[in-house]
Amino acid sequence: MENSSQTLPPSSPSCPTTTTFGGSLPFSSSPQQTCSSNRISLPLSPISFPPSPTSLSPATAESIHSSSPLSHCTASLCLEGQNVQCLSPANLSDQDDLTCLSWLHQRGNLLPLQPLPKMTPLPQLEFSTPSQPLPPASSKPPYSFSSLIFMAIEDSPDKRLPVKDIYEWIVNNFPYYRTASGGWRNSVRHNLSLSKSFCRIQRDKSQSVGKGSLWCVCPEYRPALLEVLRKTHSYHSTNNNLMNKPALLEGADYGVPAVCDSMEISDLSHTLLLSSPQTLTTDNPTFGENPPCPLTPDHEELVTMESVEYQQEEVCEEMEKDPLSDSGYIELHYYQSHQYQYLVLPGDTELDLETVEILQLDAEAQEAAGSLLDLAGGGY
DNA sequence: TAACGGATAAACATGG
DNA sequence: CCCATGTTTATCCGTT
Repeated sequence: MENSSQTLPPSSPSCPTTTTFGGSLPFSSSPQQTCSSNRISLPLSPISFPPSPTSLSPATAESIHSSSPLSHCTASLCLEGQNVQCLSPANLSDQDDLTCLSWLHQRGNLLPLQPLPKMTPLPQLEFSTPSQPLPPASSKPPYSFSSLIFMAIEDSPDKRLPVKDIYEWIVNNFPYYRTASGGWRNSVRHNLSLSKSFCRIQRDKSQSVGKGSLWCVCPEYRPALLEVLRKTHSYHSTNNNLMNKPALLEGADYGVPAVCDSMEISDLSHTLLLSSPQTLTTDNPTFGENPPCPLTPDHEELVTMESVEYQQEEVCEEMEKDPLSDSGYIELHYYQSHQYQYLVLPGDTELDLETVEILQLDAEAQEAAGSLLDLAGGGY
């Protein structure tokens, strides 16, 4: 991301704008982020890192700083290391089963909008009555197997699925595969094994039901997967006019899963997709042979906007400018430098941070998080 | 034309 | 032994 070069680790003199307020200021009382324009008001979702509910008490919020003109609104969120032990892999306890984004759902009720029952057909089916026959499954979906797997995993409450459930998700959402020969399953397994985007997790033996491991999306590759998915969806939405017309209603040969519609910014759900740094460490015992992806210094995360007030035309304008803006995500860059953790909003994010509120940074924030699917619903 | 990515097929190993 | 799962290799095809 080009923004990476704009947001250097603030420990260095190159980040002179970072201001530390000391240890007494919780995010709930954080100062308003002010920029020079009112394009978009963005109350950020409460941000917290997993895993321990106590790991990020209000005392963990140490400093917030933001500054920049409109086109360079940059907010740095600095967490003093001594209060964010959870961010240190060394402090992980065995019970902190942090794998990818699963922590988002560990506290329950993390799907504030309309959590979908597991393996429920995607919301696209909302447009068809139960009596309607499924569309002909003659055409192959435009999505690669990696995208299909990605969508399946993202659609799961725990952001992890056994391969069997991945099969099931694909079959449920893409009728083509109901009648396709079994070779595609081989392809799914092949992709899981070969792609670096997916991590295999050993099942919890105590509650192991079924064979095999669980698969999750490697957080480091999530942006790329999202981008591929977005491009594919965008391309076919444009060409097939699927953006405004549900595939099933149009009799399309393949459905567009709700996950794809999470690419739409028009849905303003409460979703927080900050993966935890410790899930990226090799210390995590829950990973199997496939080690988790290493945490890069400028590890990119995606955070959706919550309760964004906007004008529609402005959103459309932004969609053209930022490939990910229409995904409903704000790109964050994660830094760890010395005793601080930094989350940096991209400099070119056209967000007016005037009314941004960084809310209390504790475990309750996780309740504001949801799955990608929660973003669906406004896309059609 | 070569390089690349993705899809497909197949062989093989492992474990329930 | 059967089957599901996981890994690896090879090949083909379309795109760039």
